[in-house]
Amino acid sequence: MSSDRRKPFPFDEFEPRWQVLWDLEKTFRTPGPGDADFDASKPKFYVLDMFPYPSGAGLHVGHPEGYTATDILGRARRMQGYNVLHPMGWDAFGLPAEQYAIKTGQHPRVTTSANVENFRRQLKAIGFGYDWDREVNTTDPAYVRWTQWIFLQLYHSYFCEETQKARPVSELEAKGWTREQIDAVRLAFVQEAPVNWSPSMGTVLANEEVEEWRNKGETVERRPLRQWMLRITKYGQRLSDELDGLDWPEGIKLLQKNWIGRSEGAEVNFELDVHTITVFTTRPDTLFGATYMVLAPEHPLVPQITKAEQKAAVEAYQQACATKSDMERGDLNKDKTGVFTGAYAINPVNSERIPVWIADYVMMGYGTGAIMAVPAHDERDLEFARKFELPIVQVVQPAGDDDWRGYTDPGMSVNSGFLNGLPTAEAKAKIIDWLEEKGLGKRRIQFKLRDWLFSRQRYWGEPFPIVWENGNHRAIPESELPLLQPDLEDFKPTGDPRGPLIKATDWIRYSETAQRETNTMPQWAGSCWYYLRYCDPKNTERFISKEAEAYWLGGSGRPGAVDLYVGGTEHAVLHLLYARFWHKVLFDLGHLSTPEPFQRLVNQGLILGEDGQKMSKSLGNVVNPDDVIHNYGADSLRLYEMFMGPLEQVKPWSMKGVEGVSRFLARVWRLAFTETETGWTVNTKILHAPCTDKALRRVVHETIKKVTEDIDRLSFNTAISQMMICTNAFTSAHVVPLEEFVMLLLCLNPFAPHLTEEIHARLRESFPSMNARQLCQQPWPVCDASALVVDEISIVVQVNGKLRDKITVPSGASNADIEAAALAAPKIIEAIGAGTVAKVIIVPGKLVNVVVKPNA
RNA sequence: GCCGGCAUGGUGAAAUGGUAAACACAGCGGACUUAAAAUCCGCUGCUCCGAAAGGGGCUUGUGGGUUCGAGUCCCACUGCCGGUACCA
Repeated sequence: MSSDRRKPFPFDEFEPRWQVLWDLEKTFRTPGPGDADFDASKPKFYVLDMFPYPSGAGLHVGHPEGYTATDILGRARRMQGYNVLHPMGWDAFGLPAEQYAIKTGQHPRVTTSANVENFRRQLKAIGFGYDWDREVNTTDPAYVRWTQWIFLQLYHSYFCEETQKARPVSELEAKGWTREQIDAVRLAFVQEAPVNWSPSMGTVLANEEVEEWRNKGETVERRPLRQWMLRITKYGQRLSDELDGLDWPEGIKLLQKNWIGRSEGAEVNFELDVHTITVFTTRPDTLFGATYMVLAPEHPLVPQITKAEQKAAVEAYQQACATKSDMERGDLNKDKTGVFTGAYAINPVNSERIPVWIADYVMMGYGTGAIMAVPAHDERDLEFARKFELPIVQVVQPAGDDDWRGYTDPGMSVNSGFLNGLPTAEAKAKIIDWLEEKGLGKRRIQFKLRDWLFSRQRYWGEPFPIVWENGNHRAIPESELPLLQPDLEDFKPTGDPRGPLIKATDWIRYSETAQRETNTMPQWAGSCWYYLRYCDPKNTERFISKEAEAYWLGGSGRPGAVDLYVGGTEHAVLHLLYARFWHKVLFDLGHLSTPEPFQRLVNQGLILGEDGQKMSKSLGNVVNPDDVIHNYGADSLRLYEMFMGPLEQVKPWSMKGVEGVSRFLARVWRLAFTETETGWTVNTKILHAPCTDKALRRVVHETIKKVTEDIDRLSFNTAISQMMICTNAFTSAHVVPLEEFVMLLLCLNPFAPHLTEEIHARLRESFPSMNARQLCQQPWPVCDASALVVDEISIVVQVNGKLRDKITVPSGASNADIEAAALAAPKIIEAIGAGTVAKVIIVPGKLVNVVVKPNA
């Protein structure tokens, strides 16, 4: 807070000046296909940040972490001759804005645009090299238009099982399919389904969102409602398989794979009276051990199969489950509950009568909502069977001497008729063949992934471009897009599950007989495709032009379109899965030329408070970037964020650390200038003459080499330490040769753009022959390998792996010479002592290890 | 429970299987200053021997293994962080 602290260099004066210049001159504007100044011969580099949700709280220090990393890489690539696409925008729809609007009574459009202003101001104050001409805002009508257009692509498509691709439903129309048949296969479809309804917010939530809002104190319950769904489950296989070609952290890939949850198994039919219960199992080989069955309490067959004596108990149990929230169901994990329906089914392999129960440990939403219970080889079934005293029959012999009760790993089939003696994998294959042959079941792949609940009962979101007439839905024509929300005064939730838009009676009325859909899309809709729009943000004819798509997204020849995407882990499944899904649909329909959106993904690590705790208002450990900029400058903020540690690591903030990098920047400044009464004048150490200091020249070129490599690896902390070493070398040198100093400035420019540009511009007043362009517009410096050459090298000598001495040899010395020199060193002779030299290992340029055997 | 990730000085950290602790922070000493701040220079893993100059030993969560050589690779364990949770 010591704002009166004397500034070690005048960042407060020059940083805003450069920011204004970059803004006015559009220094970081990126021409694209169709622009007059576009150079198609340059390679493209698309480096993307996860665009922020512009909350009222403004930027926190977590935002600039990833943003600085991408900015450094983007600036370096630009200097290295790439066309760099590095844009920024706003994920501005969504529940928090609307909740805030309801609380304060202000229209979300007003609060959102104020928040966007503030975020943009903060980002510009950090000096990011974004192309602000490409800024997108998901709430912008010109953007909403194309979000709705993409929704219509989904609406007008189905998933062709044969080709495993999305195809237009018009193909089905041509084949004479009925409206009902087509509506049943659309990728965007309507379903009456039990959903997560929040009475406190008056909206439905996606499964994935429930936890988040519950933690914020909202209530959520299950309730059947008519909803728009997106058929993401059809893409389960591809979403899972095609992760393999991407350069993502393995952990994130695994997280997505587990979320998609592909498992192989079989459907098996169990007959009872006139009904058939179909179950899904991943262990059909244990079918002989199925001693009872369990249906989910909500299973539609329950009322039909329940016997009169059990009716009361079953209905009471169903009632109890329905009112239980998911959370309560989870809390009761340890204790299994359930009731017998009175019905018995026939086990198809051995014709045994087995009881049918209902229990809430079986979920309606997964598989068929019914299971065959094999208590001997499933922990849950075992627990249930023990509690209700149901029979337990061993059908798998464990590999070792483990107890067979509760043994779930592969083993050998026993007590299983024709499967006896087969290992689990073979038994699975054989029983499935047998079931398929007899028509009793079939092979099946099941996903944990559910279809995506896509409608919200909210005001602040994209309306669906859909109207209803005589109970049927249909798309409005593309020419009517964008369809904006009506300007409601009162957008509070009504408690009516159709949402607040029902209050706009004029807006709802589409024609005499047709009404608009009153649901809106979730926040994900806009964020699913924003990275596409950046490529061609002003296009009024298409969501992205063919040319821009081909250049920015298709040019790399790899499956992923964006070269690097940096953001937090919190989006590991939801956003990243949804965006991949939309991308694949648009790819299938021929609108995109890559099957995946993001080739390389990097997750920046969380920044903790100074106390090592997660930053939070209540702990009072939140660091505001505005304060850091005010006290130390934007370059110090940028540099510290990168110097803290590896990008992907969780790490605590330290103001002392900020001071440290600020001191470093001040040292760079003072290399160039000395303070006098009249201000800063050029340091007399700076000389416009060839560098005669070989050691200094070597450090400079080592720095170019290391910084170049480290930027490629996103290892910014080590790049900075090398630049510190270089600066320290300049500080202790008697002469600072201008050319070499500018090389350091070029390396440092992507990290500390204001400081380096200011030094460069001021030096040019004294040395007019210097390159007149801004550093960020000059080519990246090249390491001169000859400058790295040394005359002598120091070699470590070990005896039996222990460091005993160091020798100095000419850099071109042969292994034989090195060995001779090592063995001649007095300390080595002493260490060898009376032993015999068995072997000498030489690592060229580095080390000698003498292996000595003691004499017996 | 299951699945991931991490573990190195007082602190943030560095180290293609090859000198562990680079670069910083903090600390200590010195120069400059009337003084302080700022700046500059030096020291700074632990430990033992020595008055000193020097020298020895130990050290990357724990225990084993592979290797001439392991912070790095393999096995087992412990602790912390993140994800997930009756997914049949």
